[in-house]
Amino acid sequence: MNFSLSEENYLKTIFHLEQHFKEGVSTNAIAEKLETKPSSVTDMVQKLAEKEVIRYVKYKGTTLTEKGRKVAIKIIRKHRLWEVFLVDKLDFQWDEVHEIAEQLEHIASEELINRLDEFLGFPTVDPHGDPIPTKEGLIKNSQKRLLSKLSVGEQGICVGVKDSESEFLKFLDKKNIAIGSQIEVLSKEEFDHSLQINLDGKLLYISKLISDNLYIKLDG
Amino acid sequence: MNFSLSEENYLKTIFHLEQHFKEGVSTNAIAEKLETKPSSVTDMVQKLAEKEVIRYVKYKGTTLTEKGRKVAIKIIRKHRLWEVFLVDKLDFQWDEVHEIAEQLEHIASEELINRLDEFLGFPTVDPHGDPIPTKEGLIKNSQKRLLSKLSVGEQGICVGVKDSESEFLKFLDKKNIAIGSQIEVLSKEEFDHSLQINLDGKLLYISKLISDNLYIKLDG
DNA sequence: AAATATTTTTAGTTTTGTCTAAAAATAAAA
DNA sequence: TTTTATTTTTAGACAAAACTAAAAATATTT
Ligand SMILES: [Mn+2]
Ligand SMILES: [Mn+2]
Ligand SMILES: [Mn+2]
Ligand SMILES: [Mn+2]
Repeated sequence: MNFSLSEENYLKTIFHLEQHFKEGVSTNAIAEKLETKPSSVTDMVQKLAEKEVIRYVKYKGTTLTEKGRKVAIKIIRKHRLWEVFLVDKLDFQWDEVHEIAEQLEHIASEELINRLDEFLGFPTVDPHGDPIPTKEGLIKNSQKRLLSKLSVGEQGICVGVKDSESEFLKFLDKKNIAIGSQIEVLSKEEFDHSLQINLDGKLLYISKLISDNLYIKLDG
Repeated sequence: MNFSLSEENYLKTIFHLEQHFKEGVSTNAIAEKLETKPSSVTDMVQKLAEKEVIRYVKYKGTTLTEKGRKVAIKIIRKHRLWEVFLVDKLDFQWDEVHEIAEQLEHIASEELINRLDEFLGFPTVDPHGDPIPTKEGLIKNSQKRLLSKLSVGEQGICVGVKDSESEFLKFLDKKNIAIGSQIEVLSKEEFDHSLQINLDGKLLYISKLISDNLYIKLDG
């Protein structure tokens, strides 16, 4: 079965949102992620339910079927492999690749993506630390964790931010925190959950607001 | 100005067809190349004329404006660079890449294509011997010529076929003519325009039907 | 529980790109 | 130069994917 660019974007979005919804994914949540109107989402989910890639119950939200899950994972695999290509081979920065990968993920060719995978040396994670699904559709649990979730003594490298607001990124620049920075948790303050960390050999204090927005990929 | 996937395919097709039309490109010719109906072509060329990328005179055919030519050349540049990538980096065969490049040519990012160009070592021709337009939009004259147009004594390597019908390709296999074969014209028969050639060191006779369908890239 | 607010769906349009059928223009043949 | 054939355009329809406005269902307050 074939899917349009639009259908693929819906399936991928529903897959991502399912991780944050206990029951079905809400119509409004999909609309917001795709920057479209809820009424458009209703139309589309009805069509996708017809195609049996999602289960849709009026007013109750949607969930992917096994078939839909497989389609979504294939798109995510393509997205992340292309991101690796852009960063590793074409020297793009981690924050420049998303928009382009958003287009490349829709190129249809099994052969292409498997050869790309091989060309890249079968990478297991993308430039943001997210796991790359295998050809068979298996996804390893993400290696990256929020800095705020690390225990004292754990260390790793900074691989991304949760919400990449411009203000926040400027703050990171000022503090010399960048993608690739080595970070070790030295101690935690119980009262306000602030952290004392070792950043590339230098001592630094970090508030909870910050540690809640920084992703760390653990060493090893 | 932005162009849809469909508009881009029309512009590229008109560019290619202009090389074979003295006046404007006919509606039917476009329809045949794009495997669509003439009425659909009329609709589209009227829209493209509005956008001032083509000149269109009712019943007289269409020609690209300078603006349209630039857009077409950019798409062709992308198409051919991606073909080089597929063959040189991902080890595809020359005859397997067209369909995939047909999709990749529509990925929108100047930065991407210029970095890809650099990554590939600024190639000047694609796997079929066709010239790759520069970033500035310049196209070198194609190095490849039909075998039938070569003079006695000229030599080069086989880089492609004009019409890749399965029957013809099978014939080439039987005669050991392949992409990469070294070919030298030894003599021409005036009567039926058949050729005596040196194919990778072996003597071979070739009819006009064959020499009219084989592209040779001259040495040097 | 009733009133109010929010979410979701329906109904009716719009745009893009395609199609079929029929009419009009142009080209070729008689 | 008529007649016939071919090419091209118009008119009207359709499917995909979006939208607005309004109705219906669900959730939250009072
Ligand atoms: Mn996308
Ligand atoms: Mn990513
Ligand atoms: Mn194309
Ligand atoms: Mn080519």
